[in-house]
Amino acid sequence: MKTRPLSSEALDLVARRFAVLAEPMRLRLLQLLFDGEKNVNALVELTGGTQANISRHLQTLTESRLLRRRKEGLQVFYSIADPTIFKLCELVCGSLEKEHTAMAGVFRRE
Amino acid sequence: MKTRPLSSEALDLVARRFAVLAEPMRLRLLQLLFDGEKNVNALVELTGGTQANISRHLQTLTESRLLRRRKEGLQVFYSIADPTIFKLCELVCGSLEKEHTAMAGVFRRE
DNA sequence: ATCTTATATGATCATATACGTATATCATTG
DNA sequence: CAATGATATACGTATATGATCATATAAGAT
Repeated sequence: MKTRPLSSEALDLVARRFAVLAEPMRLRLLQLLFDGEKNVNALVELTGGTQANISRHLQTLTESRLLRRRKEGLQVFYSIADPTIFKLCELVCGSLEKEHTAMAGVFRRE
Repeated sequence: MKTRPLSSEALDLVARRFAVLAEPMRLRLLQLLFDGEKNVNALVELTGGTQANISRHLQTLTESRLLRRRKEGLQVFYSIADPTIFKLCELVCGSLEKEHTAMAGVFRRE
């Protein structure tokens, strides 16, 4: 895998994408949307967050094109727009899990 | 892919991992280490950053177990410890690239 | 037009963190 | 035991961003 170095602008974009994913509440929202679209109110209730806060996070996720927005009457429905987040989260979770078991083994005596 | 919801603590860990990756300079360092281990001074020169700043970023990356630290005399060599970053960066870059070309196409007339 | 409901936004405050300067630690050499 | 060289850390400052409260917008109902 011989990749030429990314430009400074490209690195900024990649960093920005990671930053969007670096909030537990946003990860929670993404996870809740894994099994299909939901409206804001549903997400507010499922997360227990305030309406204002959830709305802002949804905005952040939509601006970065991870979510899609669909307006229907009074309600707004959000859904996953970028399927790579599935793999992304899977990768990170797998890596962390591995680390965790490895850490646990450090002090184990046999 | 039926995944049960992650616990709040797990979400914090995942968010933390993403946060570590959310800095352009750290991404730059990771990228420079893609083709093998380097010592701090080399990384300082290659990035043009200050020694203090690079050292701190390397610490952050090592604490999160993305890098491995090897001390040899006066020098300290860092190298990639978690191979999932390759795929992680690949995924994000691919997704962003796709978006970019899609965005470019929005205003294209044929 | 007024009222209600669902969602978005402005203002503010608190917290986190990146950066630079200066200094400390640690290993090597004389 | 200095003195030197490579790396790490303490501290201050500037900036970014998350949470909350209050309010605004927008769409539908009366």
